[in-house]
Amino acid sequence: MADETLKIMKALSNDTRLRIVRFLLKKEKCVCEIFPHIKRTQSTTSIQLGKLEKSGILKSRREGKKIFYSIRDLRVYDMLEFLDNKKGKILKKEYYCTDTCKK
Amino acid sequence: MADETLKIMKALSNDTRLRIVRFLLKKEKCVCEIFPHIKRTQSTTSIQLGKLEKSGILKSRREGKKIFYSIRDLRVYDMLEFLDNKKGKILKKEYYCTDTCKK
DNA sequence: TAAACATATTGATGAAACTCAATATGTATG
DNA sequence: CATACATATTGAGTTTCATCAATATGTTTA
Repeated sequence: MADETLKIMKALSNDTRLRIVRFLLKKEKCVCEIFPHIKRTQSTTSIQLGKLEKSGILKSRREGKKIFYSIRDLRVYDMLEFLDNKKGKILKKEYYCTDTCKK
Repeated sequence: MADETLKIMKALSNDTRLRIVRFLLKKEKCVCEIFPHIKRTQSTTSIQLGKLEKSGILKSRREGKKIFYSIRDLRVYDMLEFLDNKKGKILKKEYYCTDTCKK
């Protein structure tokens, strides 16, 4: 799928995934914190986290047994700030996720 | 669905619908212009236009036999400008679609 | 008012997506 | 190195969605 915007829209077009991303806006979280908060099973949560990571919206890192997820694409941060809170601004493009910040 | 942001994401999470919205960004268009452009049948196009209107993103007006669709929710305009073109800014909220501009 | 035109709706079909329980994988610890 | 813990994967069941052809609705015009 070449359409970057479409990819983002699809990634956020599901309640479970949108709630995950919102939960991560302020700070990274491990899976064991996320799935009780969004009220889904561990397996469901893991699957949706995988999709969000694959789409480029989230990234993850391991720390001991735990895996922490956080926002990679900061455009999403501003988009949600804007749509959810009716405020927020779009920053200039240099600020955002580029090829160099992948993975 | 109470979640306004989720509603917008869902509305734009489909290639056909996203292409329709992009085609309408500059100027309203009638159905007979839209469906050849996005390369879908008339019926498919009509269905997706209906969903976009129901979600609050588009509005329509009749002129003779033709029905013209255009962008109602201007947040979508800026969102796409931003995501598609890596530029654009978020304007202040008074600018956007409010309860009073519905229908 | 009948025919032509523009759009909407319906019904059928196939594809894609969500969710969960169960199981597998990988990491730390006693 | 065996057990516990954290996360990922698999398989089944269900639902949702997109699309198209055919048909219906509504509007203009001859």
